[in-house]
Amino acid sequence: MGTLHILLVDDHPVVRAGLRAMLTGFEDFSVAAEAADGDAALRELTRLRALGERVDVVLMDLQMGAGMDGVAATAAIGKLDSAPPVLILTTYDTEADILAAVEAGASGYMLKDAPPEQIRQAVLSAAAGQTALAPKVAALLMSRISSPETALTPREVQLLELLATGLTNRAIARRLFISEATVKTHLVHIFGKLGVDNRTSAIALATQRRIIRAPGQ
Amino acid sequence: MGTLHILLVDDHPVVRAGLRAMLTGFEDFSVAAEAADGDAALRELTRLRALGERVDVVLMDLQMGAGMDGVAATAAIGKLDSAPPVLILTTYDTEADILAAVEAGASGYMLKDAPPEQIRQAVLSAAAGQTALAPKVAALLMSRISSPETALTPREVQLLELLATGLTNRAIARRLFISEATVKTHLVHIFGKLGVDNRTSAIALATQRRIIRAPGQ
DNA sequence: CCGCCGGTCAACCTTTTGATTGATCCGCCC
DNA sequence: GGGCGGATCAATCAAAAGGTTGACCGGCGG
Repeated sequence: MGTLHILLVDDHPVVRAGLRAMLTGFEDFSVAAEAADGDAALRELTRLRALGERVDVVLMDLQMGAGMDGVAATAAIGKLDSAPPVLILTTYDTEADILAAVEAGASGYMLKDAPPEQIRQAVLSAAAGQTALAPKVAALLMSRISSPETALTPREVQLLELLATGLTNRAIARRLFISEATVKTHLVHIFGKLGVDNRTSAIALATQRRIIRAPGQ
Repeated sequence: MGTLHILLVDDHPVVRAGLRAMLTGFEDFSVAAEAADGDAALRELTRLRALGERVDVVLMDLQMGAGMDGVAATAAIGKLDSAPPVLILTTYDTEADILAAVEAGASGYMLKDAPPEQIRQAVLSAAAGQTALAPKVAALLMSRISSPETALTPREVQLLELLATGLTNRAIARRLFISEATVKTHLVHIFGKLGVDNRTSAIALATQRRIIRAPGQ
């Protein structure tokens, strides 16, 4: 099927160089362009299209120091006509990260410590329109669907994330454009599912179970 | 002074590839070997020495998925006879990471998002026996020593640790055999020093600054 | 088409947390 | 030996968080 044209999006020059070296080492892989954040990624994508050049897969980091982050960029790319598949390649494997990426329309989720061959396979899968998940990620998703009664909804995970940053109920409400009453309702549900009865315990447990990242990480 | 021989230590193949590509792109830089964790780094170092090959600088990540971490490896390398300088190259710029690295004998601390030229200069400085700090890191250290009045007492740190496990004031009081009133007093002091006004923010900030371990870790 | 679930909101009440003030005790350093 | 800071405790008030009940809406699947 010819050469695969890849767009790299990562804020670390070192990581971009590494990915470029790794990918161009594979046959039929070619790095069409690179971007350091989500905004730049969109610009590159439209620029390449204007030139009539193909982009078969976008390889995207989630954490960006500045500018649009990976989730937002993934969602934005998905809105384009005949959008290329976006394969997430990141360091963290928490539920919150994974759920956000999947909701944004990512077609795969790989971890940076994966062996090169696994990454190569994931890129090929994504280009073929299939889903590619790191084994760890797949396991996590499986455990979620096998015990749905205790699984937190995406909204609840989102609440939990804001909770862990130290926001009050009122602040969370304002951030999400909902009422404080709704925040409390969500928290009661979260506490019930986690088996705790206050916010700090919820944060501790959620961090332990890798539902959310450690505060400030 | 001839070619600089560098030992790369990072658990991510992608990052190692990137660094190798970047470094070998510079004149007089050569990657002598690579290692995925601290144990492997020590093995590589002794192996190269047995072969009579030089290692002028060790480029070390702090976070390792498994095996000996960067701080331990740095300390271990420092114990060798005529040990090469260890330059830390990592993602995080938190107090505790930096202090731990410096205490372990690191001769520099750079961040992965630094431009290649800055990394090159840091490697050269380290090889010349000088200290190289990323601007961000230098700024953080300066701000810390200029404001010692915000330092937490050991007792306060202990409170903070229990706080992060999700205990209520009453539970903390029982755990420490003190009254709830005393717990409240401590918390007021902690909040004041950290510049926050509730326990979840205190946990988030303290975790961020690596004053305490992440909840449940 | 109806039921269920996720998300939203409100009222009400109890408990916990946070802020303030003021006090005692002890060890340490000048 | 007087001062200072850390740790301890108490009383009180205000604010935030937590628990309960009940309600409405929209989408999705049987």
